[in-house]
Amino acid sequence: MLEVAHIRENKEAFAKALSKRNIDAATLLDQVIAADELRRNSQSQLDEVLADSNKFSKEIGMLFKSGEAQKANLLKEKTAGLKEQSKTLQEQLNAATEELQNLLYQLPNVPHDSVPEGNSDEDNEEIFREGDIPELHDGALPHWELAKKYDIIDFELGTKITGAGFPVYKGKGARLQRALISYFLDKNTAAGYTEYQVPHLVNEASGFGTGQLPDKEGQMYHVTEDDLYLIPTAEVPVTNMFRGDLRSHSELPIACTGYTPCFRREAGSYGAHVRGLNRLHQFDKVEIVRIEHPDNSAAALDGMVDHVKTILQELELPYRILRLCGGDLGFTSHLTYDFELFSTAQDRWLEISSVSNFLTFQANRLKLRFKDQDGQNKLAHTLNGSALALPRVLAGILENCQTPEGIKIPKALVPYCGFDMID
RNA sequence: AGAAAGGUGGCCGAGUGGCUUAAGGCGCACGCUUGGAAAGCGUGUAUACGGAAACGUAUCGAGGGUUCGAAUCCCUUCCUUUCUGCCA
Repeated sequence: MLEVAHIRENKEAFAKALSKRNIDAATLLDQVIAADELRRNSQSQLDEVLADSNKFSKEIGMLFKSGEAQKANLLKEKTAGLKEQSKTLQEQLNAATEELQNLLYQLPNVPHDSVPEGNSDEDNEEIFREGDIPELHDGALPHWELAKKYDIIDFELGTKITGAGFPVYKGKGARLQRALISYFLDKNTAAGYTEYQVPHLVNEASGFGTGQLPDKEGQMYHVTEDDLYLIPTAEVPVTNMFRGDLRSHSELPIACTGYTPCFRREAGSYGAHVRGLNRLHQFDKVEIVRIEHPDNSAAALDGMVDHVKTILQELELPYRILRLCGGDLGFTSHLTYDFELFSTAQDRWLEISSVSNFLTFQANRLKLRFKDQDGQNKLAHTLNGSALALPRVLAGILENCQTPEGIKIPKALVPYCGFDMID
C-alpha cells in the first residue's frame, strides 16, 4: 500500500511512475487525495466536539466532588446534543477512512527508475547470463519422460490421489528433492539467514499484510470451514511474523529463510507449457526474506541477487537474470529480478527465482516499523526472493545433466543425496 | 468440543466509575561517576491521526451499549492459557 502522505505531496511523480505499468492512475490518485481530505476534515470536526465534551465532563466531575450537585446537573444539560453530533461525525470519519483504504488497495507499487517499459514478459530486460548450455546426446528427453524412465516422479499417481498438478516423488526423486531443500537451507543460513519453520496455513490478516488479498483471492486455496488460506509462498507466513512490529534500528536487517510447500490454484493455466514440473498446484520452495532499513534496501536487493547467483554457479546450471518490465512487475513490487534456468530438452527458460524489493509497500499494510537513530518511527523495507523454487531446478538438473548412462548429480549435491547418478 | 481464567505501552506487570496525565519493573537514550567498562545514581522515554505550531483527539484484543464521564460496569465477538474430552 502506498503512503498517502507521499501521494499528497507528489501526485504527478506517482502518476508518471505508475504509467510504466500501463495504467492511468491519475483518476485514482485524485480520488485518494479527495478521500484523504474528507477524512482529515471529518477528524478535525470530530476532535472539536469531543474536546468540548471532555471539558464538560471534567467540570462536572469537579463539581460533584466539591458537593455542588446543582451546578453539575445544570452543566449536564449542556452536553445533551454533543453525543449525537460526535456520533454523526464519527460515522462520517469511518466512511471516509474506509473509502480511502479501498482506493489505496487498488494502487500498485511504484516501479523503480531502472524498470524498463513494456507490456509482457517479452519486454523483460536480460541483464546477466552464465553457465554453459550442455550439448545433449541423441535421444535426450524432457524431464517428464526422464521421470518416467527412471521411475522417480509419478504424475498419474498424484492425479489419482489428488488431481493434476500434485506429483508424487519416489525413490531417488524424493531423495533429490529433500537434498535440494537441505542444500538451499544450508546455503542460506551460511549467508546469514535464520532458518524458520512456519505454518502452511495463514489467516486473512496475513493474506492482506503481504498483498495476496484482496487482489489475488482466486490464486489461493481457501479453507472456508476455518477461514484459513493455504500459503502460495513462504513469503506470507515469514513476512507476517513481523506484522505490527515496532523494532529498533539496531535489530535491522532481519534475514529469514524457510522451506515450505506452496499451494497455487493456477486458475486458467493450461497447455503444453504446463507439462511435467513446469507448473504445479503444490510445489516446494525455499524462500529468503529480509526486513531492511530504507537506506540499505537497494544494496540488500543486489546482495540477494548475488547470493542466488552463487547457488546456481555451484550447481553448474545455465541461467540468466531478467529485470522485469513495468507490465510484468508484480502488484506489490518496486523492482524485481527473475532468475531463469535453461531447460535444454525443452529449449526454453524456466523461472526458478524471483527476487524483489517492496520498499514500504508491504510494510505499510503490515504496519511494520522501526525506530530510527533520530527517534522517528518509520516503515521498514521488505524484500524477498526464492532460493530456490524446487520443481524447475529439479527439471533443469534432470534435463541438463542427462547422459546416456543416466542423470549425473551436480557435485555440490552429492553429499546431500548420497548418490551421484540416477540410473 | 465442554469448563474456567485471562488479553493493559518496545517487553513484563499493577490497576473495580472522575488528579490514571496508566503505578512499578525491564529495556532503550542522555548525563553523573570511572583510567576504561560494569554496577550504582539522576533525567528522559507509548502509538496513531489532525494541526504550520501551540495543542487537540483516539487507543488498555475488536465491535456495540450504559453514563456528564469507562482500562474499570453490561452485551456481542475474536484470540490466548489451563483443565477435561478427542488425537499425532
